[in-house]
Amino acid sequence: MSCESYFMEQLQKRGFRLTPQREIVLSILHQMDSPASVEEIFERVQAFSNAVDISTVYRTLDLLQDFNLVISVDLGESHRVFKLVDAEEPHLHLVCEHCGTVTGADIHPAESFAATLLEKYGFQADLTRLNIPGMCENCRDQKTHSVTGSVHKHPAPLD
Amino acid sequence: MSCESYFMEQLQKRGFRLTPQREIVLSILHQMDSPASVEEIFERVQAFSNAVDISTVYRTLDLLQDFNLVISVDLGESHRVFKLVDAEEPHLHLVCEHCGTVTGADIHPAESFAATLLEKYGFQADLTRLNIPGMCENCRDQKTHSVTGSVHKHPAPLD
DNA sequence: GTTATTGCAAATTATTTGCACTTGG
DNA sequence: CCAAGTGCAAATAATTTGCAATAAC
Repeated sequence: MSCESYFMEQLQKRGFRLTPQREIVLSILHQMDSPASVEEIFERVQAFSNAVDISTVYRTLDLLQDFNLVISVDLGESHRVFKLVDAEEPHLHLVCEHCGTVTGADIHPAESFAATLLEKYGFQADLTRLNIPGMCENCRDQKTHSVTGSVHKHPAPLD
Repeated sequence: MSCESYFMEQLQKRGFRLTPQREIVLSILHQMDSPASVEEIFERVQAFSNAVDISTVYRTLDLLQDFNLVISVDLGESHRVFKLVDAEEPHLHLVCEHCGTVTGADIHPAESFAATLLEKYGFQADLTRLNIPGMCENCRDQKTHSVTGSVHKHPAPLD
């Protein structure tokens, strides 16, 4: 993947520097097959060098986002994950609200839907940022029937 | 709307108490025509009584969510908004990434899309929680051509 | 009266920032 | 060499929690 070299090129072009920290973060992101939280990324970064600070990870992720090499996906509950942009094929994210898994999905079926939104509401949807909440196959299998709603921790039992 | 009475009923049924604070929060939510942040809700609550604490607002919103009277919508960037559930007609949220406006949209056009997801990935989408990022009509008019991407604050100019 | 609920203040969590020191170009 | 970048520690911001006082039922 030319992602690394593209990054270096962009860095130099804009007068940024190529530091080992930035290389580590980028290579970690390459290893990841699924989106990862800052926490997860930071852990793996530390396996390379425990001197790297988490603030540097944040800063590098910001930079990578500016370069459109990385996107962040907001899973709610202040759970943000990052992943390398799939330059060839952008896709949606199916976010399982039960197990937290994020699955990539073909963007095409959403396109006619997006067209409808544009037509009816003048709203230009950005499908590459679209996260679809719901329940994945595994979790559905496990709990074929169950309340989708909140599983909260309130004191009083119902009736 | 029977929402108030439903709430009271549910409270009593489960041994919760009907407090003025809870009534205020609920009535504020009724006044809101669009989803509101905790901050906004809190401000309006204080107009009624500045003795009400923000933690009580949080707690009440949690409770209302447990009762499925309120849903929270995550707009990313740790911007959460709350709104009363539209019992009759659930709808999607079109979230303008430019001005932050949230517009309700008909859920039907999304249904065939959801069916595809179920078929292809076994993923059961929860359309009532679906937020669609993009750009609303107004913002599109204003900046007919513009970079959708990040408008960041990095030092070095390109080239 | 008893127990849920509140206000308050302190704790938590995720992220950002100021700054002196370090280092890449 | 010298500005960009880093580590660190402190600052923010949003939300949660422990607890004694209060109020609903």
